[in-house]
Amino acid sequence: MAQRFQSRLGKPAPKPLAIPTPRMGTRGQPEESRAAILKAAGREFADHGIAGARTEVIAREAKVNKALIYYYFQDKDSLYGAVLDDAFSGLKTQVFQALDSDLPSREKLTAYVSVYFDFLAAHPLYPRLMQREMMRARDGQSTHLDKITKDHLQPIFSKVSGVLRQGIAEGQFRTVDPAHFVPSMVAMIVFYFSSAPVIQRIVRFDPLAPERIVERKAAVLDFITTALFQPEAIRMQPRGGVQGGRK
Amino acid sequence: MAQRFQSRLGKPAPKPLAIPTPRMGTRGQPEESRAAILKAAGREFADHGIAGARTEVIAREAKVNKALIYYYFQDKDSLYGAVLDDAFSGLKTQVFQALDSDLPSREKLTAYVSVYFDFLAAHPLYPRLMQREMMRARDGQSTHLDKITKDHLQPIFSKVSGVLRQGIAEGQFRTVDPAHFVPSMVAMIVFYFSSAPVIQRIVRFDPLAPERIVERKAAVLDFITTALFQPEAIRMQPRGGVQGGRK
DNA sequence: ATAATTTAACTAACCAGTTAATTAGTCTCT
DNA sequence: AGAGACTAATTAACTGGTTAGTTAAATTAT
Repeated sequence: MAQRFQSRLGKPAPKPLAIPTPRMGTRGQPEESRAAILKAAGREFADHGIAGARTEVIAREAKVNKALIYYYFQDKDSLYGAVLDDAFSGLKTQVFQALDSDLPSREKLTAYVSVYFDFLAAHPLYPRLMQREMMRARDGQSTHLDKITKDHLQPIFSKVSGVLRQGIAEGQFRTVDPAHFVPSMVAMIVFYFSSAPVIQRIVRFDPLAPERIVERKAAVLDFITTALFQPEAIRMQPRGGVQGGRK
Repeated sequence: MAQRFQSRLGKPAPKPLAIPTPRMGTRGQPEESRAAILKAAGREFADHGIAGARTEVIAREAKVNKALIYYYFQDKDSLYGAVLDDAFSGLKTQVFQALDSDLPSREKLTAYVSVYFDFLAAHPLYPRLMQREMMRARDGQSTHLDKITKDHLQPIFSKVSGVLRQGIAEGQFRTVDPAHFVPSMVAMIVFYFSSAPVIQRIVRFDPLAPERIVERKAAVLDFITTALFQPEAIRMQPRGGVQGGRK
């Protein structure tokens, strides 16, 4: 029963770093197989969600035997976890580069949006994957969501909030509540990609065509900066103004 | 095999209109049972998606025998279709009231956003349901998505686009591309609700608490109007300007 | 009696996960 | 340099639990 146990659990996330020694006592390409599984799984999970995904389809797509999935990953759920971690940690890395730069508030904010956008544009699977996971809930389930939030989303949110608060303090930004403004920005960035299927049916073009993506990015940046940046004229009003919106 | 066929297919969406005659030759509450199933199904599908939903759970939740689901609906998939149609047609009805009013451009636009927002706030299940369905794709699958788009989303989009174009022509709105601006508005409205699970973990409060929802609505309206409405000063520039966004 | 509504119990398919065997590299030892 | 020993990588075939969907009988208002 627990015969292969060590060989399965004994795989502490093989480093994708350069491997000079072609590995001892082995056939084929272990790293390649693992990567192929992860990639195919990403596609399948993005398309059908965790419950709808079929391990057999993943295996077929990865050109690998189904059992190999269980050789590299405990089970379907932890494979899903691995895919998610891949996606979100990539996002965090990218976005942090923008947020840790020493640009002034306005530029840092647009850099954040730009990098976030480009990351999703470069990884067409991720938006749907992310949106799927963001909806998971009912009470306090989903270990994955807990982990992702703690490891990636919470840190990103903190930094972006910081940028917003600073920009507001400097009089560069209008007075907005980060708890609402950050989700709004993310919404515009993510929604277009995750909802591409509907958008495609409504407008006549392919929303993911390169030229449309360029358009979209410009539209998002325009939207956000127009809504956030303080018009030059009014700059430097004493803080304390309440956020707009008719009651 | 196709024995119950007529009784199942012979249910052409029983009108929820007043039924004076308590129906002949029957026990219990047919309409109530059907409604209970639909409601429970909505919850289950919103939580777990079509593949993750369990018919047995739906039956239990609706306090009904599982077979009754198949008495009222062909199968799981068409039950899902019924739930979706319910949700989207409700949205369309509400939103059309705003869009068909004879308010001026600015007020019509804010009325649209307001009604859309209120509808989602009043039906906590729908945002996740909608978002789920909007992501469904891979090629041209999903009969549901085709139907929903054609019956509900496309018409809504056309009207909102019209309002935008009119407002732009009048010099009331900045020059924006409806194909991007409409999705952006929808994004901000829907995303907050559909992503409530994550938001809850990131900020400390419950994003669906009534006072937060009021806040959110104000923030969304502020965001959109600030980004869209032409500042009073500049009004009435000859059309032809290209949409903003630094290249 | 008749027909609409409801149910307990069943079935057939599907699918995540397992098993035991197989293949092919590398590492001695001679 | 070649015969085995050893081990990592891979697979075909199976298993058992789950679950969508069925059936035939029961219930009850008219």
